[in-house]
Amino acid sequence: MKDRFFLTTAISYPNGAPHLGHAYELLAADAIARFMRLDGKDVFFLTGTDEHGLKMVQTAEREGLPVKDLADRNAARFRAMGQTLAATNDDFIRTTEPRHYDASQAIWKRMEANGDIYLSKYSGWYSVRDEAFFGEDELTSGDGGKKFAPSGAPVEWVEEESYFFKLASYQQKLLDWYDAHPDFIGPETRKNEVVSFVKRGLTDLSISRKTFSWGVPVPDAPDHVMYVWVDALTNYITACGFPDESAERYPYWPANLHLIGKDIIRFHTVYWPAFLMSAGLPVPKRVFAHGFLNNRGEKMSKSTGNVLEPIAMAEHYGLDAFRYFFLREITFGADGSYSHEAIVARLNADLANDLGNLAQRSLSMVNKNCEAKIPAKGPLSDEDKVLLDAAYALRAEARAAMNDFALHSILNAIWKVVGDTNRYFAGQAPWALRKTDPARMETVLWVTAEVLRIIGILTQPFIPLAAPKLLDLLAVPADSRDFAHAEAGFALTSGTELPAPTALFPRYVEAETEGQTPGKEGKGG
RNA sequence: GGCAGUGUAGCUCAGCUGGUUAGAGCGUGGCACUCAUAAUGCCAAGGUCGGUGGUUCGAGCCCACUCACUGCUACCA
Repeated sequence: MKDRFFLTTAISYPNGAPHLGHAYELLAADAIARFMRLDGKDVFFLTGTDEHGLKMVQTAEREGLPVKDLADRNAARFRAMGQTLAATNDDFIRTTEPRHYDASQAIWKRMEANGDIYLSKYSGWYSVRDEAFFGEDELTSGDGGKKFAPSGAPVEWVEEESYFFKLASYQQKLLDWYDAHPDFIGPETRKNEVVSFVKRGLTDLSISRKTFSWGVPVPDAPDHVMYVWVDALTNYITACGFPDESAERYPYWPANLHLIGKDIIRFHTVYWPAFLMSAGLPVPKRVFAHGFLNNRGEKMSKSTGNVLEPIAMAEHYGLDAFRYFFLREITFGADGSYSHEAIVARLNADLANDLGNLAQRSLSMVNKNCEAKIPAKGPLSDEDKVLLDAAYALRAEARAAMNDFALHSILNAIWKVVGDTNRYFAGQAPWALRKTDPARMETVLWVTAEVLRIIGILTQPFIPLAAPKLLDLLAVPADSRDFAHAEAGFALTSGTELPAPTALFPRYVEAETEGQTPGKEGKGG
């Protein structure tokens, strides 16, 4: 029986088109999902869209279409982005689906049955024009003590009937949970923030609204809709079939990983576990928050025009390069910055020059000098053994790094070996051995090819187009590409016929025309 | 203001419980090679490890103070 591994992205809010931040989270999750599958896990990878709430209603009005039509249109865009990025999610959930209404109402009833939901009044400064509440610090004061929203609209103090969740009573339970599960929140810096936040004390949470109706109705109180987070967070168990405990995917819960942006850490590490505890459901194993991306050190925003269209970028640089860059260049969990120059540098240096050219230079020698077959493996020298050992050690290094979701460290370690292999190849100089010691040449080429096999296997989660292509060039059978095969026992067999080598990654050559590259000119989103 | 974190070569970052001349990649300069995608290899230049003062036989790594930047500081996702 395989170990199960259930991971999720946050569900995206589709009141606009997907942007690079959405893409980044999805492809990081995808790399983890692929990694786990290759490492023998039974993976369930979930993503989707969070379609309720006031902002969807407002955007729909602005665009003059029914809100469900807006949701349908934009959810389709998010789905399409996933396909362009080669995301291997097993399900795509939308919070407007009937199954999700069932699950949301079921968890609500359980929290209510547990005595954690009560009716009271939510009060605050409300702007009729904006249809939204504002905090005291967001307001500006005008003549005669009148207060105004950031939009300039006047606000009034209103009290609204609302259901509340007894979050305050979960303070100690949450602190105990964090204490007993030190890996629950990552990275470490986020954990510190959450713990200190909870320690300061929690107050009960308003979890329903009557001011709009675009949401999941509260059971037995249809004039209330669930406020966005109760509904949104529940998507993770909806996808497991909740409340049907006999559902096929029910055993995947609790999730092994919620991958989210750092901005929504509180909802996932405070509210969500409290809801689940209240409903008598298991709490997820880990929540990991990634950082934000900056374009040349500037925050991405529509107003500065540097919001990039991820599909256009993937098509421009190539999917593998796009994925590789963001997973390799940015310390996973921290904020990162990117630029056209940085992407091109990575693409050319790491992919085309280091790995692509290594495959090309070695396999073309095999093709010309070894009858296009895996060369004969002779006695191994110390240099051969050192290099092979470094390659075989990568699997364990990758697993260790994955334990902290240090995707960048995995790629760093793999490319260290790519560099070692180029140095080995230059040092052994098989083109010289061809004349002086052909048998030794074959051994050098065999060692190089075997290292490439390991690299091909381990890079599959990150560069899902080129890695299989590399394994094809080495004639590695489709059923021999799991991490289980990344060891000496499955080494290349001399004499196996190989196809003619072809390039893995094209070099990026700067276009003649200026301003046509997505990293240089922002395409407003 | 309070709490937390960061500050190491032009750029992005590693630096184990403090221990001999502080490392890598990219970029730059030179050389070599020719199997290869004008790719690769070798060598070199370049850092008062934010600052000041301590502890220690010895500190990038510990302590105090200080400067700069970042995050969090509840119902906004």
